[in-house]
This record gives sequence, C-alpha cells and structure tokens, in this order.
Amino acid sequence: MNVIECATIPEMQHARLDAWRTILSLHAGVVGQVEAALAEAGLPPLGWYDVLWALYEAPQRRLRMSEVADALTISRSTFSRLADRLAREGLIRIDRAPDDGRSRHAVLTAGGTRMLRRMWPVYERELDAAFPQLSAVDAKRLVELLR
Amino acid sequence: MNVIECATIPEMQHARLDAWRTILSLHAGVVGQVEAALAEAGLPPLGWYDVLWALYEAPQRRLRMSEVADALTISRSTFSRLADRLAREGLIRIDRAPDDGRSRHAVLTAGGTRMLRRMWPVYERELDAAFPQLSAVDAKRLVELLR
DNA sequence: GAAGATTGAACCGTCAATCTTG
DNA sequence: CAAGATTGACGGTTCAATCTTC
Repeated sequence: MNVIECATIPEMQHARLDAWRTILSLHAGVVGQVEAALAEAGLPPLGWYDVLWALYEAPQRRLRMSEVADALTISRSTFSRLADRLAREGLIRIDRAPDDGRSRHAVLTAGGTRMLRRMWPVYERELDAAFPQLSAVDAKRLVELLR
Repeated sequence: MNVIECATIPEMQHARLDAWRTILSLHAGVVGQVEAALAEAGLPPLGWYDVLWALYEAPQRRLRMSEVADALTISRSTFSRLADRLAREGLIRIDRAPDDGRSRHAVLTAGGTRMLRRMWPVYERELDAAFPQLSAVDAKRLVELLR
C-alpha cells in the first residue's frame, strides 16, 4: 500500500488507503492467531472449517463441488483435492448428484458436524481476543461502512 | 464463521461475527481482483508488491531478512525463497549486514522502485473500484473502529 | 550454546489437459 | 460440442535440519 507521490494524492485517497491497510493487517493478524490456536489444539486448519461451515449452512447439509469452491473463493481443482482430504478423514462424503450425472455433491457427515463443534470454540476465543472492545453497535456500523 | 447454537449466543457475539465475516469476504474479494488485474497487466503478484513497498518505506530502503518476514506475516524460510526470486529479477539486492555477519539485508534497487511505480496504479484502480462510495470521513471512522 | 538465515523434503494450490456425462 | 469435475505437472509454502556467526 503506498503513495509514491504523496503530495499529488488527495486526502480521500489517503484515507481509503489507510482503511485498506488496516483491513489487510487486521486480516493477517487474526487469521494467523486462529491458525496458531487451531494447530495448538491439534485441530485442522481454518480452510477445513470454512468447508464444514459452508456445508452446515446449506440446505440438506450439501452443496455441489463448484458451489463450495466459489463460496470459498478458491479454484475448483483446489477444492477437489481439499475435499479428498476431508473425505479421507470422514468429515464429508462425496456423492453423485441424483439429477445430473456430471455433478457431485459434498455432504457434511456426523463426524464433520462434531469437528465443527470442536473447532468453533477455538475460533471464537481468538475472535474475542481480536476485538475485545468492539461493541455490538460499533460492529453493526462497521458492516454498514463496508457494504 | 458460525453460530452452531444460535439461541445461546448473545447479540454482541452475533454482531462481531457478522463484522468479521464481512471483513473476510471483502478481503478475499479485493485481493482476488487485484491479483487478477496485476496478472492481466503482465505484472508480478501482490506478494512482490508487499516486499517492495515494505523496503520502500524503510529507512535506507533496506531491512533485515527476518524483519521483512515479520512485517509480511510470512515465515522466514518463505521470505528467503521469495527474496531469491526478487533478487533474480533485479528488484532487490541481498547484502551482508555491515555490523552483524549472521544477518542479511534486503535492499530495494532502482529497478525495484520502478516496478513499484508500475504496479501501484493497477493496485490503486482496483481499490477505487472496491470502495466506490467510501468517503474520507467514513474511511477514518473505519480505521478507528478497527483499532 | 543461541541467533540469523538458508536448504531438503513433503505438502498445498493452480493451470492446462483430460475424462465423463448431458 | 458444452458443462462439471478430476488429475499431472509445476511452482510456492512450510517444518525441521543445517550452516554460519556471535
């Protein structure tokens, strides 16, 4: 993030830049803390949580492979391999889609739900530590500003 | 991000969670757009920009290897290899530290500064597109909320 | 022996090519 | 041929082991 020619950049640019830099550093910091806490607890990485949570939210606890990839902003091939790992641990199942033979569904298993319940408290604790002073009102204002 | 037992989570938790989710999705979206725009323009990835910018900001345009790694929240070994690539392209130089023989300095070259000037406009354009309506006042409020 | 940094081996992510089904 | 998904090959990231200097 930068202003190579400071004098030529109007104030709005600087303020936005500052906001983006803050978001970047906050993001890196919190994600780093959460990853460390999960590893410390002998739990899988954050990426696994994201998959389990996406399926938990979905109707029938299932989504098409490409829907999960899009939801997580990762490529289809990346999710294909990630899903293999999760399936090998019994946290999800990969089924053929009943209506379209080309498509597969990633399905959350009971073991996957249990893992979600084990990971969430660790995640939550780090979020609480990261935003100790943020009130509900401030949090809502934040969401409004960012959307 | 999750509330497995919705009813038991107080409102503050939910609002914070919502804020964090918003930050996550904003981050993924903007970073994705910037990476795509850089690749489109035949420029190096965002990680290279971060290195060049960190050095540009530093006194004497130089930092110890581990200082760069810490600043970017990546491991020392990752930066060691990343620095090799940048040095191979002539964007940085790696010097022995004058005072401590164990330490090395990553030093921004003239070519590195030129690359920074080529990458920044592309980056900036994507930031403008990402925050079209965020005023300077809002941006400042945002930074206050997050710190 | 401790601190700064780099390397070997294994793992993860992506692109392009491929396979399968519509 | 088009759409959904997986695989091979390649490059990037990490941990642990190593090397060098204090």
